Amino acid sequence: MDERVPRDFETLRATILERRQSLPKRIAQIAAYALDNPDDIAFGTAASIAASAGVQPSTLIRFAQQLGFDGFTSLQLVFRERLRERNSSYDERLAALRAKAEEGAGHRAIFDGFVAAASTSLNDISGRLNEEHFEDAIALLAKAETIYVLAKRRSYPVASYIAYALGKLKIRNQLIESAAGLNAEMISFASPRDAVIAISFSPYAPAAIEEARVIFEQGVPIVAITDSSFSPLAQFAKVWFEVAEADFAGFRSLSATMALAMALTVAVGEKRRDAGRKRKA
Amino acid sequence: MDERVPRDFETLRATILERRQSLPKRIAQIAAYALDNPDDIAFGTAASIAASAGVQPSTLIRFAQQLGFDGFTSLQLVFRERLRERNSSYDERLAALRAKAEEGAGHRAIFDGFVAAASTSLNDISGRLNEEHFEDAIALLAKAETIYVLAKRRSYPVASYIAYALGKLKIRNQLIESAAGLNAEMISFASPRDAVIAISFSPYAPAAIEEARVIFEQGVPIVAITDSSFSPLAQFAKVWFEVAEADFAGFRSLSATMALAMALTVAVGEKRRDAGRKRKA
DNA sequence: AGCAATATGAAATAATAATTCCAATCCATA
DNA sequence: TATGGATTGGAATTATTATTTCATATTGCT
Repeated sequence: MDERVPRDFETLRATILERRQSLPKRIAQIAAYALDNPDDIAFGTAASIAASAGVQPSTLIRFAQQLGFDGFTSLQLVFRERLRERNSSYDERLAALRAKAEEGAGHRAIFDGFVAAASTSLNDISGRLNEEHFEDAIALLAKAETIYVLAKRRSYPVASYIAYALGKLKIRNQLIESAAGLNAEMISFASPRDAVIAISFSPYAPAAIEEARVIFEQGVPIVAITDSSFSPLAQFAKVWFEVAEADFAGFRSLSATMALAMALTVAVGEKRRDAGRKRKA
Repeated sequence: MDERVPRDFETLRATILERRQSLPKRIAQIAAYALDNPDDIAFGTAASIAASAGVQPSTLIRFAQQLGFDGFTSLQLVFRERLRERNSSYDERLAALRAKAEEGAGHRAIFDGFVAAASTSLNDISGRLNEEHFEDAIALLAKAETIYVLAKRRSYPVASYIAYALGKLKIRNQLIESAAGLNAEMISFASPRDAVIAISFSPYAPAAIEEARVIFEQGVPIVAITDSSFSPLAQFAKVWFEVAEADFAGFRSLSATMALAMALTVAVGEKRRDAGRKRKA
């Protein structure tokens, strides 16, 4: 292996693109495959990759050698490293920032930490969202007469934004607040023709759980946003989402929850519009 | 391999945690290593992993078999699949989903849009934050007797989270809500020894601006979070932050504002703790 | 068209890695 | 403390996988 072998994925990618024109047909074929399916290169065997790309294993090795590697194995390392880095970068960065903040590295570190926590959470949820559950939740909420929004304490900001958005979309909704102490009455109005969005994270506010239970027993369908399958909310919910928010300095990010909440809200609005249009036609 | 072999990482993880107590010493050792270093399991060879974990390769295979796999290789597949799923890179996924959305695929695109908007906003603010203003704001808020939090409508969720966090940090604060119609009285209590965090974005809620004006005239210092230098809030503020939130489907992300708000809050808490310590010493 | 250089396919071989096996050790129990 | 069963270590074996080799095909050039 000479000294200018690309050892990181981006350099490798650039090198391949640059030489693309001058590569022989089969080598070009495997090159294109490599850039299109980097994960397969990272995990596959020379034989399996070659088969998927429609070439011989030997071609794959020649490709690696043309790039300056001494074989497929060394080339594969670059693709594996890429996966490793991608995955760890956020978490590691967050860990570093936490450590920095703890040793009193100034206020900028705190800010960076919250930004990183939010990014991590978003990154995480965008991979995890269960699309089927999402569609179910939208369908369920779209046909509700009134959407009740239930959340306490830490989750309350999310609930208030949902309520705001529902209002803007002209969807009848009711935020279940504790302030006036009239929650019980408010809840008693909910019927099976309505629906509830309930949000609660560990440590679960007992009031939220209790209210969810009552609503559940009234037969009102519940969509829950919570943080684990062991959440007491999950047992009452028709559909539930697990959202893992990263935390920093003891405060959990709300960014992923917010994104999910907004997406739900807007999607419900859209579905209702579509339904309305159909009914007219 | 029998039918109840965990085939996704989360199930596998749960299974391991559940059986942890009943595992023999060396098996437990490799089990702990696996959960702590999942990437190594995904990429390594039986020999290299065993060496890192301080056990024999055969133990690693026994571990896999105890879990119901027929060997290390099948176990490793689960760890690889995890990386694949987690990793299908953010951009790639986004591009794919955008394409899907264009051919009329449904609601996933909405979710994706909100995640993208939040990410963009975070990305943007992390470059823009004026560190000097940030320090000024912290200093100003740290010496306040009571921190008033003022926000309406769209910004209200942020205010409620600030209030929640300030409460947890045992910092006296007052959320200026409109519900009871007692805002005017509440505001009249604010003195120059207090401070205000005011949040408002275009279109600025007239009530928020009006209240900010009154407070300003009472000589109470204001820290504003808003979206442009032309914001009517800016003229009343001692320190103000410009936060550019990306929007999607007509709803602005709150992620950057939230991150800034949390950072401010926690930094204020920290500064107070430091000041308290010094005073004692 | 004919020749040389290059590229490709397929099978043989070499290397590497997973798995098995068996002896040694540990641990609980009588 | 003796005994049986479970657990572990380490080498032997087997399997898998990368690489090399060589015959064949293709391409570019005069």
